[in-house]
Amino acid sequence: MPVELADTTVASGADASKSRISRRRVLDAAARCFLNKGYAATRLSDIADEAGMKAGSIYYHFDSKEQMLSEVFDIGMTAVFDAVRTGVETLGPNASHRDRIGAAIKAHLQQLLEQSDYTAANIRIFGQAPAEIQRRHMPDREAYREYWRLLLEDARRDGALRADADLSLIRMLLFGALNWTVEWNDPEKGPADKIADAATAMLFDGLGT
Amino acid sequence: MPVELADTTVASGADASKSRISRRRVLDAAARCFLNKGYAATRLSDIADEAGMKAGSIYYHFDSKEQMLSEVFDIGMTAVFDAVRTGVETLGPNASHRDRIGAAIKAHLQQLLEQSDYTAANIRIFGQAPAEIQRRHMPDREAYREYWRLLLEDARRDGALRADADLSLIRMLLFGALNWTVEWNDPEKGPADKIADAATAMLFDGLGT
DNA sequence: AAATCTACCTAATGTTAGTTAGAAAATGGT
DNA sequence: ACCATTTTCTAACTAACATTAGGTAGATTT
Repeated sequence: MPVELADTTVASGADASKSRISRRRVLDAAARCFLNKGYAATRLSDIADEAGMKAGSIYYHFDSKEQMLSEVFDIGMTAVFDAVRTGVETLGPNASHRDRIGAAIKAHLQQLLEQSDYTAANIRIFGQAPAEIQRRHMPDREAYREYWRLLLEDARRDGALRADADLSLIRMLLFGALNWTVEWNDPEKGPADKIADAATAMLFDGLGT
Repeated sequence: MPVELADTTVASGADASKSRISRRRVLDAAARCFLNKGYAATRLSDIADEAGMKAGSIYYHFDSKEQMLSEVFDIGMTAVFDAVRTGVETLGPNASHRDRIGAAIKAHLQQLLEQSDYTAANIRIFGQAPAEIQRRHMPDREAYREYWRLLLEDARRDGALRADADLSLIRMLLFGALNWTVEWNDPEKGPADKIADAATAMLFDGLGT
């Protein structure tokens, strides 16, 4: 029996590492497939092909297609959230609000475009996932939004953002600008950092003359 | 036999208008379903239910599910493009660049959020549509992007936008901010105009102090 | 080296959903 | 009212696909 949750094996030398590795390989393949074709359009055989395995064998590692989706969402959200928190905290407590928000934007985009198919899949296909899975992951997403809400609100409180701005509206527009990159960005072409700088500049300075 | 392309019936008094109406009703239902559940996850019986019809009957009006998707995309793109062009041209030739771009943003958002499930479906699920359908609609989308490119480039040429801005990058960020609204906007809550104004202000002025 | 376990495979099974064929309504002109 | 045509329904048919059952080769344990 494979482990259900990560790192709960009790200890036994070299471990059940073969299983662990295969399981991850399948999940990696699932994230890529979900990201590129959507959930419903992804066949278990697609995932199996990309993982170098037969479709039936996936059930040795997972109970269902839905479970895989759920885990992909979890990992993806954890990955961005951690990356963004780390990116901001690395600046230290004296950084300007602009730098803090800029770092958050950069970390979010890097995760989305360069680091994690899990994050990209989460963002791209969440809206078309089965209703029950969406519901189950609402709290995660809410927590992430809340982190950004504080980031922006702190900035406004300290006068780094206009007092009259509708922050929840602005936040959603910003998320849109960032998240939509997954629809058009060619990972080979431009680095995420360049997009991040443009987004930060647009958010703070605008483009008017 | 129902018409294949719109308005190609040769003439016969009151016309095959019953068929025309039903066909449109089915297509409306399809656009709503595609928008809300995605293409692959939408069953013909879902569309039929919402159109007050049985699944098999759809084939009197359409050859396949793919054909319906293709028509939804077509109508949706035509709708936004027309709305945006009209919105801009209505301003007359002496309007400021900021007003022209603002009008384009407003028209795009109104279409997306209030007017057309076809446009919303186009934007939301295009990325997960079968590859061949995507390819078939690339020219349409390219033409629309080109319109916006000129809109922004003209503004920059006349000094209404910063000379150093990477316009194609900015355009994609702006599209993202606008298109992502379809993922979170509650049509009941706020009017599209309010979002449009916020987006225009962000684009030109930014939020920094 | 016998017994057991791990990680996968092959081959059903059962259901779902797109599509089709032919029968019934509905419609509209005469 | 009758007939031709249009429109919709019913009932299969089919293919695809998630899931399950049972088998197997190789590793691990006893």
